[in-house]
Parts: sequence; C-alpha cells; structure tokens
Amino acid sequence: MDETPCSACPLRPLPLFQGHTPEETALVQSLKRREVTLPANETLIHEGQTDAPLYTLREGWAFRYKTLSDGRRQILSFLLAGDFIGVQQKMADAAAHGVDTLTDARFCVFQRDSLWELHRQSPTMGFNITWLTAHEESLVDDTLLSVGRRSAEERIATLLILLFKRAAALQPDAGVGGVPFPLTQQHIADGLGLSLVHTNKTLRKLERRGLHHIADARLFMRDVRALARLADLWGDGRPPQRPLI
Amino acid sequence: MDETPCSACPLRPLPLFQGHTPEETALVQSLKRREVTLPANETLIHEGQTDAPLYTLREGWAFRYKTLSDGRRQILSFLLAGDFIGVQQKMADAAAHGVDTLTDARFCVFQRDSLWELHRQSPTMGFNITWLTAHEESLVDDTLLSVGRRSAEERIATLLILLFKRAAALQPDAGVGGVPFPLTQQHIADGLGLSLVHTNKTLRKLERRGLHHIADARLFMRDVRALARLADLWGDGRPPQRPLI
DNA sequence: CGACGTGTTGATCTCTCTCAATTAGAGTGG
DNA sequence: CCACTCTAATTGAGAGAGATCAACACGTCG
Repeated sequence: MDETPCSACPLRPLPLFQGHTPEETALVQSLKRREVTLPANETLIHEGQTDAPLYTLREGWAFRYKTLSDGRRQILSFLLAGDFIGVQQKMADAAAHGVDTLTDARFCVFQRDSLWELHRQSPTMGFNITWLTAHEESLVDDTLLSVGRRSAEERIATLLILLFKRAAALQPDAGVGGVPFPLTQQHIADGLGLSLVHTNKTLRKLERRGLHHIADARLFMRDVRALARLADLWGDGRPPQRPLI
Repeated sequence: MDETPCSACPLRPLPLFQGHTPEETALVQSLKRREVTLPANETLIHEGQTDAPLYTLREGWAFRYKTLSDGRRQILSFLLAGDFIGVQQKMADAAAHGVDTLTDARFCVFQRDSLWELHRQSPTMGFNITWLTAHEESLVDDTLLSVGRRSAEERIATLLILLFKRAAALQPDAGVGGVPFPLTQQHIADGLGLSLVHTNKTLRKLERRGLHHIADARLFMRDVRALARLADLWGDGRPPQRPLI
C-alpha cells in the first residue's frame, strides 16, 4: 500500500548504509517483494519453519529465539531497524529459530533466492551481506560470553550498555533523553539465561544504586561508567592487561 | 615447504566442498598465501588482535574464545577441519575473539582482502562464504540455548552429540569406533559455562550411567537415544509439539 | 468489575560453584 | 630406576548465586 521505495528508505542516512550506489539501491528495490507490518508481540517466523523468506527490519524492535520442548526459551539476539532476518534459516540441519516482534514493526520482504541474486548481480552487496552476517554472529558471541561467564549483575549491565548503544545509534540525538526500550523483564531474563524473579531483583538493585532507569518503555543511562565497570566492557579496544593470575 | 595444492586438498571429497569447479579451486589457490602448522595448545590468533589474516583449518582441532579481564573464559565454538577462521575479526568495534589449537593443526593462510576478492571474482564462492558464516552462527545459537537454558547434564549431552556428529562427518567410517575427542574437561567447562569440578562430576555421572565413554582422547557414544532425550534434540526436524503450557 | 499482563518482594530450595585434597600418568633429570 | 614436577582427572564438603514458590500491587481492557 503506502510502501516506501528503497531510494527513500528512512534507513539510508544511517552510517551503515552509506555508500550504496543508485544501481545497488535499484537492485535491492527490484528484489523487494512487499512490506509487512506486524503489531507488537506477534510471530514473524515460527520456530522450525523452513520456508521463511528473507526480511529486513525497517522499523520497530524484534528478537530471535529458540525454545526447548518444555517451553524454556532463550532469546538469541535482539533486532533493531536495519537488521537482516533469515540468512541463517537456509538449509538448517538443526531446527531454526523463531522471530517475534517487541513493538509494532515493519518489514521489507524479499524472496528466498534474493540472497543469491544479490551476490550474483553485485559482489559489493554480497560482500556486505557476509559482513552483516559476521557482525550478527559477533553479537551472539558477546551474549554467549555474558550468559556463560558473567554474574547476573554483570549480564544486565552488559545488556543495558550494548542495547543502549544500538538504540542510540538509530536516533539523531544519540539518546540524551533516553532510548526506546520495549523489552519486558521476561525478555531480559530470556535473553540472559536468568529467571524472571532474579532479573527483577537485580534490575531493581542496579536502579536503586542509580546506574540506570527504565520507565515508559524508555531506558535512561544514569552512570555508564559504573555499568561499564560492572560489565567489564571498555568501549573500544580492550585495555592491555592480560589475565592477572 | 610440503604444501598441498588446493586441487588435492584432503577436504575436497567432503560433501561440503563438492561442486567446486576447477576455476573456483584455482581461484582459491591463487589467493592462498601459505600454510602454517601449530602444535597443540598454541594460540593462532590473540584476543584483541585486529590484523589477523584469514585462515582455513585444514587439519586438527581448535576453538574460538573470549575472556573477561579477570580470566574467566568462554569458548564460543569448536573448530574442526574445513572450518573458516577470521571472518568475524574484520572491523570489530567490540574486541575480537582468540583462537587456540586443541591438537597439532595445519592452517591455510589467506590475505585479509581475499574475502573481497572471492566475492568479486566468484559470486558462487562469495555466496558460499555467507552461507558458511551463517552456519557458524547457527552453531553459536545452539550453544547459547544450551548455556542459557539447559541444565549441566543437558548441556553436556548436547555437546557430546553435536561434536560427535561433526567429528564423525569427517571420517569415512562415521565413527563406529569412536571419534577423536581432544578436549580436556576444562575445555568442556569453558564451552558450556560450567565450572571444572561440576563438569567432571556430571561427565562421570553420564559415563557411569553408560551413556558415553571417553578414553585416550576418543569419544564413544554408548546410548545416543538417552543422550538425545537428555539434550532435547531430535536429529533433524523438531517434533510437531509446541510448548505444552 | 473481574481478568490479565507486568512488575515487585519475601521465603525457601537446589543446582552449581568454590575450596581442598588425592590419584594417576607423562616427562625430566640425576 | 627413582625422585620430582606438571597436567588432567577425581571426589568430598561447605557455601552461595540464582531458581522456584507464593503473594500482592498496579494499570489496562473488554
């Protein structure tokens, strides 16, 4: 219906999408099939679904997840505007992951074989895809480090910092007045491998200490330094210290 | 020195590498710089190193990992012959991961920009790279599900099954006499977000129950069904049950 | 108004961690 | 051949972070 052409995509001004030639934009446009909008808390891709098309998240928040047969759920990553969805879906000998929305969301839909067409017709775009895929993986790597080796406090501090960064990068003012934060505590718990109750208690503890504040689906960072210290994160570049012991 | 040409690469007969044309093989050969061999328990890529070249693991086992500044380590994935190393390294705003060998290992070394050359000169190969990268991520996804939501017993069962599958796929007899298993219990612990002691106790419990057996760096599966039940894994395709509650 | 989803808090319970000690093998040097 | 050292595996005991159970508060909505 009221679909935006790729050439006027609101995501184009973002740093990530700089440098696309008009031809490349036209190519993407030609592969795009349609757009879909979904309300919050709906399923875009069902777990185990194998024939899902390729999506791009144009607006809103979503997340990828896997569940065990008894219902335990692990959120694998959160998806923000500009993220790719479904590259991993292809040819899974292991069952794939599901994708649900966190907010009302709008997706661009591409045919499954667009991935190949993109590679074939534009090596540059193809290269970008691998880069994006690799980058996606590095997000999961970070989460795995958290879930595997950080305490609850540290995990939450890490999540807040990383999500804040990503959300702030999407808005011009870089988040001075806070950034959108549509996750419920259940989502945080499922993203960090914690129970809902313990997530709540830890979140409250950090908030009471004045490290952050969450209200009306917005996240405010009150003491990034303290959070970063907790998270054992140093913006860019790790300090030159090696394991001390 | 005694380097094998790509056309005679021992990995070529594997299903993953079928279907490469002679031209594609020649292209890879032209981008290959050299080979390196490393003894067991050595570092191929240091954590935080940003200028690492691209590698292919030709023979042996290795693993990717991240550590916190106090020494806590999380193994992100295990690498077997045929695996790609270093695609994620590029342009990391977060510090990258390290790569260590588990056994004596042999790597093929490619220039950093080979990734781009490959895309430019052969869309097919470029497409394969994204596919491989996406597949790598799905391995990490699986581990994240384990570490986030499975109990110690379940995690170990899952790891044994998945590693057995991968190792068996690399040998003609499909692992009837067991497969190589060069991990120490510390590696298992670091790969599953467990402590060494608890890993040992859980491993022994499963072994005493007759589910598996590890000896002389080899893994024998004694009761795959029981392990799969524990792991909540069903070979291919998830049973049609939805979360029950 | 009752039902529901989300957040909050207190009280147990338990899985897993940490600490400590021992065993077994491989390698080294005398 | 035998101390000596190192690494990996093993086992017991006690401690603790986080899970589970149970209530309750609050806002939204049909």
